[in-house]
Amino acid sequence: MRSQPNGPRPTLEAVAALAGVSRATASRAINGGAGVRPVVRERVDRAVAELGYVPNSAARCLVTRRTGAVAVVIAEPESRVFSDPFFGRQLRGISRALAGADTQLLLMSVEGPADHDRIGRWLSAGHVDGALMFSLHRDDPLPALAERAGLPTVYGGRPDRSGAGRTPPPLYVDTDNRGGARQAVRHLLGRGRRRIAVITGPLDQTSAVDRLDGYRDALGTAEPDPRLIADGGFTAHGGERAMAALLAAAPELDAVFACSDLMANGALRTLRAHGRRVPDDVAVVGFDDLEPAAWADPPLTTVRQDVEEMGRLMAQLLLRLLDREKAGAADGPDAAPAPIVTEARLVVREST
Amino acid sequence: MRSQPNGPRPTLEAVAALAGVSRATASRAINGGAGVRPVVRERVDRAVAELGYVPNSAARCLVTRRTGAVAVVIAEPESRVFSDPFFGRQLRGISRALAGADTQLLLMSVEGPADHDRIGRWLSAGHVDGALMFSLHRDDPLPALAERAGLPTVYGGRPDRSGAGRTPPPLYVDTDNRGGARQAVRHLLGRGRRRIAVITGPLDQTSAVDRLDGYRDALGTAEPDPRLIADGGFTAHGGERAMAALLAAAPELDAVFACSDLMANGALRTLRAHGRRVPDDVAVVGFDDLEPAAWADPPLTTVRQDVEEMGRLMAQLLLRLLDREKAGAADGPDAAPAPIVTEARLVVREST
DNA sequence: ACGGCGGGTGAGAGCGCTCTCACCTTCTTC
DNA sequence: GAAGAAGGTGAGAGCGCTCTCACCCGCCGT
Repeated sequence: MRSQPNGPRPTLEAVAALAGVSRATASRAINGGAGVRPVVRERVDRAVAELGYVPNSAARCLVTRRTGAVAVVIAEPESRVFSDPFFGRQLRGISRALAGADTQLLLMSVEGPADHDRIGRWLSAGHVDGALMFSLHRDDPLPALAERAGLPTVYGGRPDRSGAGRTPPPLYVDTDNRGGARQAVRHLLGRGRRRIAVITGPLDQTSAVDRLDGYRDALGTAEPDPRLIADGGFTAHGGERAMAALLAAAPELDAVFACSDLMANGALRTLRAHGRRVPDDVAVVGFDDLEPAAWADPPLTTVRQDVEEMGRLMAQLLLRLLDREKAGAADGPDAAPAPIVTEARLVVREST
Repeated sequence: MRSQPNGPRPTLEAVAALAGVSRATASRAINGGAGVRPVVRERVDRAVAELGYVPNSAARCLVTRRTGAVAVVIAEPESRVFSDPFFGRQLRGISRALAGADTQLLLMSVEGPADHDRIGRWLSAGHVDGALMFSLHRDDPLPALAERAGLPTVYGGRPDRSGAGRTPPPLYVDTDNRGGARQAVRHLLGRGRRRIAVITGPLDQTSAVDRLDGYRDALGTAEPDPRLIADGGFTAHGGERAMAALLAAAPELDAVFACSDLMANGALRTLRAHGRRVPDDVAVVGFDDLEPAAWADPPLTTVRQDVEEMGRLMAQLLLRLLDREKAGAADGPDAAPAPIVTEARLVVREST
């Protein structure tokens, strides 16, 4: 590859000239090479290597109507997203899957209502072929927006009101939150605990609701003692405060299921401050199994979800969606992508 | 804004027609509107709103030679990047600054040597206007690559061999690692500690070397007792192991300066396992002041760097670089951007 | 031997935009 | 009042690519 320190980058024209073919043929050779004689193809390949040619994506995109890029949209009011290793992990899975498909990853965070308009316009502007969106709250306008823009979208975490009459049911990747929560609470019951409290996430997110439902399932009652339920907002400080509230309302509790590791850490802290020993006096279970769990004191029993894999699956799902679209959508519903729910598995450590 | 469910998006042509002007004028009005009569500009604006027009970035980029996007390249072998909140924070700062300048953020991770070629080609292909790169190791090929491609680049953390004959000295944003480390160790000395160990990061990164230098500064000796120095690789497990090694080599130590909070957490764990009380027997200081520090037990005295701000500064620096480039580079060195070193400040908590 | 067929190839249009340049106002100036 | 300046506007080229279509060639069938 001849390096071009500062001269203009070679164009298809140059490649074609060097290979002694027309632009059209060079283009064909470069894009898969169907309908080009092997000899010619070879000649073009050599010219490409010789010149260090890289197609101009803008020009290509202009005519093909595909950008080869997808947006990862994160709703940022919850600053949780950036400080939580959760998102980083998922991003890595996504990044890997996309890199494998030669698709670019555009990261955009929505900071507040003001941004919605900007992002909305931007998403419908055809700057990306599709979008990946995360753990939205119930009233988040993003899904409606993506739908209106006709933008293929995959959600991380089941969006609210899924299937509520929306023409194409939303595609998502989620953990079996309810099942995981059930495992956690059953484990606590199995350890002989009888007064099991729960620290929930914000209940306008499906994951939080599902985990609470799992708690109810395991307890076998639709209406558990309300004194045993507190909202921790999925943050460490929230967990700390929620634990304090629980201790005040139900001092006799002997176990806590915190719906995230971060909240479990907060709870641990409060328990320590109140002189309760873990797990002797109070057993604690978390959810997620990210770094905070392993590094907690004592190490946290928790429900593991394979976050990186979920990211990978999200990207894959979107990629499949895009492929289908390209190949003429409705060639039978045989390969129609469906939401994916991954398994959640209890990991027992020393906090129970 | 008239919504266009599925029809083709309106083009500049359509806007011009509706406003009763030529494409050229419409374009001018949209891009700042210099040299367009207010009346006309207004009319164009209305047409834009009416049609819900959004410029086609591919077309624009094709002619302007600017993509309005910058790449954030992260070298991934160190999986630390994605699990460490550090990076997430920095990314948020970057993301904010870029959004403010209507610049897109392309995230790409380099997973291994195999990717170098791909990324290299890609970066020189003009898909982005500039790049942001992170905490590279000494032998990382990325900087050379960016330089060869003539790609404006800002580094997070001072790159190695900075200023070693490279024509344009590399631009970077870094914390005052050495000064921060100095503060940390002096604080330990001030607390009466005399056998102060250090757990370093990988010494092929400038940040790790600088922090070790700060340790030496504070101790006032260029050759501290080698038994008090161990490499923790900037990971929690590394910190755990390094602490064990230090305890074995110098059981009489009474303080540890861990060059990152994550490593400090690991060290805390080992100390606890060995029955050493913190801070009574051994005082511990970390570096970074991210979540792991505040949530450690006991909460960690540490050196704070404003990571989000650093991200913001990186983006700003790059943006300025790009502006200068656009405006014809050499209009005097007055405004030539220079590397930025941000302050590091000791935060005292309960581990010392 | 001639029409037809089909795979390989080239000419050229056009994707949506910006930018140059020429033109056409409307003021200014002596 | 004529010449020039200054600012607003439109026509049209062209950014680098893909894709349609017509063409050319060598092969078959009759």
